Amino acid sequence: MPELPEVETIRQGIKQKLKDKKIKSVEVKVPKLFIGSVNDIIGAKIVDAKRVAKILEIVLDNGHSILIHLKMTGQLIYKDDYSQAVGGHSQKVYDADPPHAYTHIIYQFSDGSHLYFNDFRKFGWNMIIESSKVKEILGPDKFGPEPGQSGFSEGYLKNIFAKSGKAIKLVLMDQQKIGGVGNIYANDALYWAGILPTRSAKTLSDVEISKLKTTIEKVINLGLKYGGSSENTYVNIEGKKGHYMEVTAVYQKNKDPKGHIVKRIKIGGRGTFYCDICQK
DNA sequence: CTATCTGTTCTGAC
DNA sequence: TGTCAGAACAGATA
Repeated sequence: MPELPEVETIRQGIKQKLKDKKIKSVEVKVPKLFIGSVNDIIGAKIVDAKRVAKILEIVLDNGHSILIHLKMTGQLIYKDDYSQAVGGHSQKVYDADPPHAYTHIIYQFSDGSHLYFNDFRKFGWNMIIESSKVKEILGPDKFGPEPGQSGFSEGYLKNIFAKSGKAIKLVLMDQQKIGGVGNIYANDALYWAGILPTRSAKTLSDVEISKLKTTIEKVINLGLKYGGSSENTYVNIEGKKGHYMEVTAVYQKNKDPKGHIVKRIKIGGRGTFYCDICQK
């Protein structure tokens, strides 16, 4: 489900809700989605929540971390005695209060609260790993700089674009080159920058690269402000929907903000939305 | 009923 | 080594 803003919204929720909680037990209903040993985290306390691109790291006080990738349709829902986790999920399969048929992993804390990992398509995963080894999976050789970070500079973009003859949209979504940008935000950023998603990355002018850098950061920040998107299954840790979809420019729209017809094609097998009047 | 769609990313074939 | 279709999965939609 999520791209950078969605995962970041969840990270903030985890940090706020789960800090200092002690893991009492873990129930793994679908072993395939859980990598590592439950025994490594039982009794450990949660001290921090971090994020690299679209992957969450829950840091424990015993030298281990839980890495979580939600892929297309994963959810993390926190529930305690005082909160009911059902938000207005638009996806019918998630209407029930967890745990339900699509709850695959349940973390129970010593105060009786729970964290539920739901994923009806089972693409996502949880991984227990030594915190010192996290960089082997999430290191800078695996994930490029993220919008908002200092490494995400005009010079850097110029460099990676010049080396790629691929469609600019594919480069934006390449996690090794740029961290955290997925389909929704790539479509919107290109729209606001007035650049066709099919353009070869190396044909972008300096002015276009500068503009694109700005619009990528703009849509990511807008996503953060609106608490993520919620077209299908996205909900934050309390089960509430985000609102970014209310302000997307072209993603899954018929008309752009100016009333032009939005064209729809496929790039790299992904739905691609653009306006051939506004984007050149 | 059939075909095609879905916010991700990994693998295997060439 | 780069690129690309297909895979992993399950449902919604037309």
